[in-house]
Amino acid sequence: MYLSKFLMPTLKENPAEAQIVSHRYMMRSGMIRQSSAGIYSWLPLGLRVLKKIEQIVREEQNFAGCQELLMPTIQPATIWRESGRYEDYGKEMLRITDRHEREMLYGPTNEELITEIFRGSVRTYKDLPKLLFHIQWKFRDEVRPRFGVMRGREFLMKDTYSFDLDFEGAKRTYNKMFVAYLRTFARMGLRAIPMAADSGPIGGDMSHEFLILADTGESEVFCHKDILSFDLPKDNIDYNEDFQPIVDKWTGLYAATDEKHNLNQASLLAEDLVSARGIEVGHIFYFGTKYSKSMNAFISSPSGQEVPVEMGSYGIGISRLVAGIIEASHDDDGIIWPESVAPFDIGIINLSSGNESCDSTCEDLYFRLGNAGLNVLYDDRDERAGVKFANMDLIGLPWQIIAGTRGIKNGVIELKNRATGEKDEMTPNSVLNKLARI
RNA sequence: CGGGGAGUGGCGCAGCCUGGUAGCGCACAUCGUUCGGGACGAUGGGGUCGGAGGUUCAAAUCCUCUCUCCCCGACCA
Repeated sequence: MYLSKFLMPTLKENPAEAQIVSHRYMMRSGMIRQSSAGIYSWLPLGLRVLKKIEQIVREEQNFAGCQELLMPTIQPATIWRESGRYEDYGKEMLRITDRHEREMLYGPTNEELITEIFRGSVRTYKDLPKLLFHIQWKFRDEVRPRFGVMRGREFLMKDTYSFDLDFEGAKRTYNKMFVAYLRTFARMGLRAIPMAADSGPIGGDMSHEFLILADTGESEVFCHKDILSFDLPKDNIDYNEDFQPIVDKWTGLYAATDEKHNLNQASLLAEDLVSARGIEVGHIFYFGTKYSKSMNAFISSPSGQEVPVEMGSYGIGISRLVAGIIEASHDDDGIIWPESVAPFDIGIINLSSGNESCDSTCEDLYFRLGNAGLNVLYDDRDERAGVKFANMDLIGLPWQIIAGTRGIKNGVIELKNRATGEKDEMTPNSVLNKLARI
């Protein structure tokens, strides 16, 4: 992409309303534009990141054996009346009426809809377990939206729903998702820490929030310092394995958000206790037969009995992750994207647009890197060097190629690593070789 | 939902108290000089001051109503 043709309206000054660093940088780099309170448009640069994150989440869900489907944003009130949540949900739910005066709503979550789909299509335990997910926009009419897309009213979420015959099966599924989540966040360069969460009326320990640590996090968190250096389950995962040992390891040490924080338990950790702030990026939840009972989702068990199916739900806030990653990875000059989610892999800065040898060197690299399968943003604008450097640092692409007449006359260009700031002078060919390998 | 604040060119803001018909910086356009870390000069375009009503010879400025947005708190992927 030629930057001269790309819609990327960067701002030199901080918008007054942006209070936290991710919101400021997302506005300043032209990733998003606010439409109304808690509702945003995603401009080309922001959408690229959103799609990258979405794709990582999708791949990891598929890998874990989940099947993707797509449910609508607008749902009928009837199924919410069945579960009893139509009244319970309160003002957070955006309620609308269609032309026939039918009561509808913009979905804040999808337990009802997925249960309706399940009960109409699955009748026997032989079809279980089933893991179904979708990635869809949700709307929750938050009392006070804030912090940009971190707490928007409209947000993109991946939600998975599981169906099992019995508790043992549901627990296996829960563990599977637990591990899938660790892997998913790790792929984005994040260490998300599972913390015990409120499990509601069901009780037990089958609800965990996944939080990434960041100074600007909304909740206060406490955990054992060793959790911060646990190995992440990365390669060679076999989803047929029993993951109980991994789950036990991660849940064995103290980790809690302020709501679940237990002073007595925590004080036992003494100097091993880490107190920090965190951003919730995922939540997994076992809720048993809550919806299957109220909505009549029964299956035949091996004994021929009709039993309510055991369910769980598993969410990841995809749009929130965009902001979360920035909170976890930035410096005073701007964003530092992990390679896996960067909007482009490489930025080329042509310091002397209009200079023939500079232009041809950059053009040549642009096409050859593109042919090597890399996404390149080429700053071909007629701007001063300082503007180009500042913009490129702001948008945080992992690699910058800097080409100016000074180096070109000696046959070299610079390769800069955004994260470390390291710059190397190399020939265009060696830059190409190095980057083609990432 | 309780408490506070703000709406003035695309962005950031001043003007409002003490009414007299809108200004600054950035951005934008043209020209010139510059050109490896957000240049300089000149010229120029763009707003009727969130909306409605009122007071007045005259309202961005005073009064009333209303809409929107932001911040703190309680709630939440």
